[in-house]
Amino acid sequence: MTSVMWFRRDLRLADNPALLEAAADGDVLPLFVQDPRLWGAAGVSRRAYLGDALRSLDASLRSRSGGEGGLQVVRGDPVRRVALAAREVGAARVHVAADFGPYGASRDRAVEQALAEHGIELVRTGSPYAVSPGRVTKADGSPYAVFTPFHKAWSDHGWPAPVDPPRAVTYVTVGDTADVPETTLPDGLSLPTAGEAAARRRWRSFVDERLADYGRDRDRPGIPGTSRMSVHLKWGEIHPRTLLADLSEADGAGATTYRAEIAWREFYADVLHHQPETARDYLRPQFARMAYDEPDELFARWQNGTTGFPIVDAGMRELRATGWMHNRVRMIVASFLVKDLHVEWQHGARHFMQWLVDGDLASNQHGWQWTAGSGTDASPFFRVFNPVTQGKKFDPDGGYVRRWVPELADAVDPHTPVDPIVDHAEERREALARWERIRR
DNA sequence: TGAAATGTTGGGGCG
DNA sequence: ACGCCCCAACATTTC
Repeated sequence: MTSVMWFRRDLRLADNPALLEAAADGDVLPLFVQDPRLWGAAGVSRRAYLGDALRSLDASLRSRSGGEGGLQVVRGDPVRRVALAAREVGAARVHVAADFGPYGASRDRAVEQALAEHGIELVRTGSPYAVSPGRVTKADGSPYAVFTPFHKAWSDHGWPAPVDPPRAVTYVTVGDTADVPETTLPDGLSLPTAGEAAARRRWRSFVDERLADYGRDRDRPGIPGTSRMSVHLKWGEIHPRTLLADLSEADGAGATTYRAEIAWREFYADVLHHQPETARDYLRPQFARMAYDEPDELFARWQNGTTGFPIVDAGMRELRATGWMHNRVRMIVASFLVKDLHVEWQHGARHFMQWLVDGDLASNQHGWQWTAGSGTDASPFFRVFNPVTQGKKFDPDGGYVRRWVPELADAVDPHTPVDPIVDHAEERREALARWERIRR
């Protein structure tokens, strides 16, 4: 019996329980549906990265099938396309890793229904998380709203060990397999290497070379102190379980800090699962009553990295050039948009999702809500980052700013603003005044 | 996973 | 020697 493995954001063969389930049924049709609803919202970087990741998966599958049986890529509404593919190979089961995002979850319910009309079952095995959203709850069954107790309960809950890739599977395709779409990158844009093997190599070198100092270096955008796993986690080229298994063999503060970062990712997925509307709406509704400014030319200056605040401009330019931005700098530019320009977080979140190759809805939206003060367990609104102080503190030699803002390459003090679009001290007072009006 | 304002302390200059 | 002031350094409070 042939079954379908429908890949979505789990583009790997190793440590993939859903794929093992599919392989247990017999031959496997590996399927990817290019969904216009998701594809259309993605910026050029995300589309290009996803294309690379799919080609890499296709190559892995082919190398295990003597050059045949690569990834079957189809375009269109998954509700129609998945059922069509399953019927073509006479599958009784379609295997997936569960999707807990607002769109993905409802899409899967619709696909499940469409499949059921043909007597085909949608089988969900595993998820992109060590502990699936909804599984960690307080004693009374309600979800956690504060990170620290969630973190503890999540650790206590535990997770299974990684599983091996399936052996001796025959991968099949049917009909015409569309090519994975090629996306031409504009000049000056360079993306990380995609694929399962690249993800594992990168992780290995992080553990060997950087993990011990992670606690110290993770906040320094000028040095390669972070793991850069976000994009691989986003597309499932590596599973957090794999990372956690390696971390449990490492000790020291670096491993503990890194594990907590994985827990933040799972916490935000849990929060979004329980409150899907928070992908758009303020989690604390009183923040919707605060006075904001409409995005205008200052917003455009933020987007293209010409605010005159060096660390802000460096971050925004890094984002456009690489599809990624250092986490410390994400917080700084987010604080600047919300508290210096008084623009609602949703505008910033949308810009991030368009450009980030690692753009994950739960982490992105709730990271923004954290900065905006409106999220669960969020930063208090009165914590206003001073972009100059932050720059000096976390990029003390100016290396990061010099790299991404070349006109400052030879500046004596590269963190001194040049033609700043706002007066930070003034806008800080303004932000606090607006917040004062919605308090309590 | 802040920053600025305000408060406190203690060393040292100086009459 | 003493009191006074200044102010850096640190601590606490406030937003």
